[in-house]
Amino acid sequence: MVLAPDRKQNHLLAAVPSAEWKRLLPHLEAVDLALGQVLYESGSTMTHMYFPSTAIISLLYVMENGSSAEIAVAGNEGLVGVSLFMGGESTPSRAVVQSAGRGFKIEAQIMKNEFNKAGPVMHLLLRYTQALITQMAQTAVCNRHHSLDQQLCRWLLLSLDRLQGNELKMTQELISSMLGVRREGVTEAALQLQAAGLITYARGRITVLDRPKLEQRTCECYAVVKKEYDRLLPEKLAT
Amino acid sequence: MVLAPDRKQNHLLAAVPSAEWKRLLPHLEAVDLALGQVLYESGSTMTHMYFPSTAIISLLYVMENGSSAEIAVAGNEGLVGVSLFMGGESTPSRAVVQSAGRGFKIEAQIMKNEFNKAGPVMHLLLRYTQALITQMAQTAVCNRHHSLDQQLCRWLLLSLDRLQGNELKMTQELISSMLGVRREGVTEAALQLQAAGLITYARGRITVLDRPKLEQRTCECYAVVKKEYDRLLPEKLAT
DNA sequence: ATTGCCATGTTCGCTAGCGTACATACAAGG
DNA sequence: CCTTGTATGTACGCTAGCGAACATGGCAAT
Repeated sequence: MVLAPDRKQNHLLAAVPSAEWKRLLPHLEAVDLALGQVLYESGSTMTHMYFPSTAIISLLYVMENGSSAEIAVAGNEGLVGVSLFMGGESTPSRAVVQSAGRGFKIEAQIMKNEFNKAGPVMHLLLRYTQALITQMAQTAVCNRHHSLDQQLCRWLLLSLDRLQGNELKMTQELISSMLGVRREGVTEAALQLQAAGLITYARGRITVLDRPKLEQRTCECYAVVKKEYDRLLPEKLAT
Repeated sequence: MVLAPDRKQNHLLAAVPSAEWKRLLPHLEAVDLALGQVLYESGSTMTHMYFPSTAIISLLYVMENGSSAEIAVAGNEGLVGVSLFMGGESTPSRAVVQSAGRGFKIEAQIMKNEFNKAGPVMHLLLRYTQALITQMAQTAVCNRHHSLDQQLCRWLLLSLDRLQGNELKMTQELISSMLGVRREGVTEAALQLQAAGLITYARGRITVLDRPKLEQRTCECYAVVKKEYDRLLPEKLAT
């Protein structure tokens, strides 16, 4: 039923002032994003930028030997394709749909033109990029110092923040490839969380029962990143 | 003897076109950067940007419990203070001088003004920022998957790339806090490298004897980042 | 109802790196 | 020359997470 994209579904689009919005609107296209769909392959030239609404996109680095690690995540608070306006056109990482849903897509050149006007859209995108940088930096720290258990909590929270409701469709196998750990490790950690009553799950359907305890159990990394997103992209932008 | 800063010492400054350079030059100040000096504290507002020439700066995240991890490194190929023009003014990480030397400093507002002209300087800085993003992303991957041994090689190479000569002044203690590992772990790894004839060292003075073998021994992360820096900031910029 | 697949659970031996404690040894200054 | 601090080496038990192999059990298609 939504013919014109409802930009309220993506915080960045929602924050674009109306003059700029008028320019962009005709070029935005609502798209379905299927689980596992690859938006960009490592090193390939990007033709579009994506603004997820209900979908979640994972930025992954896939190693030569096939194992992988998640670098960062983008959902309705952000976008995929930062390197377009940063000037590189590509990155060594891959963008994969981690949670199916919808989003908006726009041609690269259109956004680049808008960006190069050096107006509010540029500043908005740059602030988002800084938030993304913080997320990546904290991922590095977390990978270095924190336990699988804590990282799983963090990961669940990151996903939860980008979804409506408290349920995620996500197999442990998938989670393990995002975290860059063994599937068995995720099983063990998930069992503990379930035993502690924080989550319950079955066959690719995880329900979070006690979010506060999840936040308590994760490492500081989650809060650091959250705080930085809130600071750089305050809600009032969305008014 | 250098009264006017010799900008050739920093690749980014060297790549600034002459019109813009004329505007910046009067505001650049050559400074000594002492080992351990903190250029920014986590969360503090940045008043200056730094362009290292012979110094190397480490971007560190220090955790609540005091342990730390290096997020990225900047030397004569880059700058410190990206968040200034990204719009955030601060970051949750700390910038510390990892290798003493010299560099240039400039007032934040001057660079912001230049950046906001949306000319060549802006594009240059953004391309550098993308390279930095790649470095951070790869640090996350490396922390996840690679051995201390490989990471030490990578770290040595990163430092070597930013120095003249093949000697680094750097204690194992310091390296361990950068890598976010135990000092003893670094000792063990360094012993192996020495036994293999790749390096030799004594009391804070490490000499690299066989760089090619170091590159061979490290993980793919080093090459990925190097390639991306070369792609985004080609030498011809410096002409 | 049967079959087969796929998500999850379980086990076992193994290794890297940790935390702790202590030993050596070089270098600079009295 | 001797002391003291700092850099490096060594040792030991411990734990998290790995790799591999296999067990269980629900769901779906026929």
